[in-house]
Parts: sequence; structure tokens; C-alpha cells
Amino acid sequence: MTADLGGPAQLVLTATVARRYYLDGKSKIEIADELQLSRFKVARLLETARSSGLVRIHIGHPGEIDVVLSSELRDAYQLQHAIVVNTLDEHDAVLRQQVGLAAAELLTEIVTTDDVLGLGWARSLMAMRAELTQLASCPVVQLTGALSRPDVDESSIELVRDVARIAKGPAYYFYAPMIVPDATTAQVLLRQPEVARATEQFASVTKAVVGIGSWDPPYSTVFDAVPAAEQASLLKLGVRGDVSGVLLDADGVAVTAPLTRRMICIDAAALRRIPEVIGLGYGPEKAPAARAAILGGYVSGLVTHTSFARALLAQAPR
Amino acid sequence: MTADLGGPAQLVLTATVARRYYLDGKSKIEIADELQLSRFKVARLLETARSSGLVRIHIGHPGEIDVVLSSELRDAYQLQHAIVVNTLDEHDAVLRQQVGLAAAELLTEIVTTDDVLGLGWARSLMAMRAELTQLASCPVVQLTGALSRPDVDESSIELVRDVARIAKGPAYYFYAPMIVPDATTAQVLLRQPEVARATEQFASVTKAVVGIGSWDPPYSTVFDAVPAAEQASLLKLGVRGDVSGVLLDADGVAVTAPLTRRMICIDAAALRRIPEVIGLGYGPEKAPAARAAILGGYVSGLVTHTSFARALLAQAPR
DNA sequence: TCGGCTATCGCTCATATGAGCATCGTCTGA
DNA sequence: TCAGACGATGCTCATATGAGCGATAGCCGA
Repeated sequence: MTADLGGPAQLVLTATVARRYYLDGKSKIEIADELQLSRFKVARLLETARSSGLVRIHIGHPGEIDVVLSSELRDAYQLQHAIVVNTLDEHDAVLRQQVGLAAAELLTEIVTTDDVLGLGWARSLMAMRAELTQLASCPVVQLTGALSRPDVDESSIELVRDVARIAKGPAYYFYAPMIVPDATTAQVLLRQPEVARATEQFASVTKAVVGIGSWDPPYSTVFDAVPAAEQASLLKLGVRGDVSGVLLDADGVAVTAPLTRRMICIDAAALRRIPEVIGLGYGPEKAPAARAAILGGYVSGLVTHTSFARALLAQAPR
Repeated sequence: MTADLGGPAQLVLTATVARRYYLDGKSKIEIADELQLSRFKVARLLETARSSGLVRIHIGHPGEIDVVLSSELRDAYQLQHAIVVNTLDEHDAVLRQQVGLAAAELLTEIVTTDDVLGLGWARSLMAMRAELTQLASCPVVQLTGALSRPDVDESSIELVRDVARIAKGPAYYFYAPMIVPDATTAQVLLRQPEVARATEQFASVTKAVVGIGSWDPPYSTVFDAVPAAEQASLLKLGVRGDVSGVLLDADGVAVTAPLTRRMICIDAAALRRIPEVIGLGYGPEKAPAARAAILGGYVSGLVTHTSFARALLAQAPR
């Protein structure tokens, strides 16, 4: 998925081509003539531009929020914030983008300079970052290590730094994987100065944004990163979802498993103490996991889309 | 701009078509077959989808470079290269470091073994050297004498030698000040073998990197090195900026002044003949000087930061 | 130094696409 | 009722584009 964009000159060239093609509506041949390139070169640049994420195409009306559903959801689960994006599209990438956009707008609205913002690791958070243009100046803290996936571009590691740059606030980030082979390695990593620098901030985080992962059915980056045998034993222990690396059962009770000690992330108790944790959920199959996270008190705000909200409402308590 | 999307059914149809076309990458003909539409209908739906804003195309990059601004700057001034570092920080030292880093990357990318690299003297070039780790093997030529400042450490004199070491190429450097007390001294110094060895190379330099100095407002190492009385008379002569020791007026025309004969540096004509001269500019106050250098043909590439680029674009020709 | 490997480039040719035009149905006002 | 206006549709044909191929150049290990 992530193509190499080369150095800065290459990058700017690619952007120039993309701008002329997509925004100015010129033909590839015109662009080729203008920039003294072959039309094939232009086509290839555009191809990399898209596959690398330099050019992003969004479909759907931005910011269309289903106010009725949002308010029902907020009431049903006693949430601090509930935003339901009204989308007819069930394409994962579109849902993610729209939820990301709504989350970005919510964050811009509710974060103040007195906050300390924590960020988990999820593709929806990358989508949020992509849509974020403005944020009150506040520190930004990385809550978990990274999980690389073939379908997520490498620069996602820069999530915390990017958001902090937009916020013009300090960034507490580190480069470490979310899951390591053994508990000892985790201990060693946690003692790394830059990791410790971030974890020390966990207690002062006032608002956090996390992705919601489902284990049954499996739609979770954490689940995918665990070997099949361990997946089975964790499911047997009752794990049904995860938020920011914290494993939860169907009722939202945190599950402590051998895996827990091999993860670089905020622990359940600390996550629960954060005054406001906004979960991003897309794909209605994840609704039970979101329900668990809310009931367990790990998530107090939700940004999601129509079908997800309906699924949640269908199983609302009382 | 906003076209009518019709009722909800129409909207869904348009969104479906847009999704298949832009996200799934299907051809219009395929979509037409699938949805029982004519390919013309599909094309028209896509057209409305774009003009109505249902489909939005973003060009951006999560990294350090503002690709859109870079590309616009490149177009506006017909530059060979334009790199705009996306920074919200306006602290001089930070800007210098970031511009230096981008310049180092650019140099690594565009310098080949066939090039002869010329280097001016500026603090941004020191920052560039500090970030430079890799360079095609080529000769490196010193274009100006040095100017010592209390706030610049002595080792800056080693700029050319350091870069040449990284490039593993020959270094044409000399130890001489950029400004000397009188023309005779300059003549004497220019006849020094090691100085002559460098100046003989000026004609073969193919790529050069120079700092951009502004005289009004005064942000220039050269300006600072000149006594107040002479500063005033040079300003009266029209000097508004300098690149690599060449004094320029507001339109980028080289100014010959008494000072010119007291400087050890490449002369205006020779600088102008260098096929590619990359100017480094930071601090938005210097934008008019950069504009002059570009319009005068003394600089054909620019590495700078967000606010500088915006200032330049605001006064772009035409 | 020499194959062999790989990345990059531009080509051919079949296919996809857009500009502009003709047609058709519908609406409107006399 | 009908002429005229208008929008929607699908056509022709010239042009733009993509898939796949072969040439070329740089690179690396023997």
C-alpha cells in the first residue's frame, strides 16, 4: 500500500502533478507537456500519489450528523458525547474517514488549553489526524505502542507528533511496538527514557481518543497481531474487545491475560481514570465491543455512524 | 459550484458511482454495465459528484513538507525546486534547523556524481551540514569567504570540508574572510593559491546552495558585518538583499558598490551562470529579499517554511 | 571485470473517455 | 392545441489512457 515517495523534490513533483490532475482537472498529457515528463511518468506519479495516501479521496457530505440518533445514543448509554455520522455508505474506508472527520471536529470543539490529550493507536485515529486542522494548544501523549500492518502506511507512527504539531503543544511520543515477544522485553522498553516520559503523563491525561476493537467477530488490530493459538486462549478467557490495548470481556470488565504483560500501553486502571475517553467505532460488527467498553466505564464518549448506532441502541441497557 | 444532487435516491446513486470509480478504481464503463446506466450517465454523475462536493480530493502529506504550498510556490516563481517545511514554530533556531534538514534531504536527492557543488556561507548552511549524512560523490567548492559572528561556532569554517567529506569528493576551500578592509587586500587574497584554486572552479559549479540575507529589514550576516555608515550608503544605493555575497536591489538586480571590491566571493555574473542555485530562507521578514533573488535569476530553487512561503506567494509576480 | 538482477523508462496498441451534437420528452404560455 | 424552450439522454469520433512489453542503465556479488 505504501509506495515510496522518494526525497522532497520527488514529493513536491508528485504533489504538483496531483494538484494539476485532480484539482485543476488537466489531462495527464497536458501535465506531461507542461512539466517535460512523459505521460507515462505522469500516470505513474499519480499512481504512487494515490497508493501512498498523498492524494486522498473522500466521498460523502462532510459533517452531516444524525442529531436524533446521536441524542438517543447519548441518552441510552449516559455518554458525555455521542456523535453519529449520517452515512449511507458501508464501505469501511469511507466510514473510517467520516468517523475520523467527525472525531476531528469534536476534538477541535472540546479540547482546551487546560487539557492533556491522550491518543491510542487505530486506523480511525489516523483518519482523524488526516482531517484535523485546528486544535487548542495542549500536550499530546501517546497511550500505546504501535502496531504495524501491511495496509497502514508507516507514517502512522507519527500520529502523536502530527497532532501535537497541529496543537502546537508538546508531544510525548515514543517508537515501540504495542506487543512484544515477552514480559521482560516489555519491562525493558518501559524503562526507556522516552517511553517513561510518556507513561509518566498517563495520570494527567484529561481527554483521550481511542479506537474500538472487536474480538468476536474479529475486527481488531490487536487481535490480528496475536498468533492464532493465543487468540483462542484469550477468547476462552472471555476477551471480546479492546480499547487502547486494554482487553475487555463482554460486560466491559478488563481481562488480565499473559498478553497484558507483553503490551506497551496504558493499563486498565489508568485508562478508566481518564475523565473523558472518546471511542471511535465503525463497522456495525464492532457494536458489542463498544457496548462493553461503555458499560465498563472505559469509554465515555463515542463517535460512530448510523448502522453502528442502531446496533448499539438495539442492545441498550433497560 | 454546488450542483444539485437531487433527492436521496439520486444522492445514493451518485455516491455509489463515485465510490466504485474513485475508491474501487473501476472504469466508468464497468460501472455503467453493473448499474444498468449508460457510460455517459455515469460520467455525468461523477461530474456532479465532484462539483457538488460529494467527492472531495485532498492532497496532503502527514510529514514535514507542505506539498501543496511547495507546489504552488514552485509554479508561482517557476522554480526548479521548492520545498516548504510545514512548521508552526516561528523560533529562528528551529526554523533554521528544519530548513537545514529539508535542504540536506534535497541535496542528497538531487546531487549526482556529475555535479560540482558550490556552497555559500550562512547559518542555514551550517544547519544543513549538520543534517547531511549522505551525498553523491562530487567536488565541493567554497563560494565565499567566511564571516565570523559571536553566535556562530568556529567550526563553521569547516563547512566545505565537512560536506566534501560526506560526499567523499575533493574540497576546494580556503581560509579567508568574506569582507576585508580594502580592495587591495582583497586582490592579494584572491591571488593566494588556495583561494585561486577555489575561484577557478566557480565556472564549473553546477549546483549551489546559498543563504538569503535581507537588508531591509536587516537580517543578514553581511549587513551585520558592515559599519553603520556604510550600511546606510548601501541602502541608499538600493541594496535590499544578498546571496552568497552578491548584493541585490529590490528587483533582484545586482548592485555594484565599493563594498563589492572588498569582498572575497563569487561575482554576480558567475553566480547567475550556475545552472541551479538553491536558496535557503527562513524568517518571513526575508521574503522580499528571496523574491528579489529569484526574479533576478540568482536563485532557482528555494527551501523555506510555511510563513515564508505564504509571504512570497502573496507578492508573486503576475 | 563480468554476468545477472532489478528498477526505470518509453513504446505499441487496444480500450476508455470527453466534447459536442442530435434526439426525445416535458413543460409552459399564448 | 401547439410552438418554442429546456433539460436529459445517448450518439459519433477524436483524443486520452492503461496494460503489458522490451530497452536501457545502474548495481551487486562472484
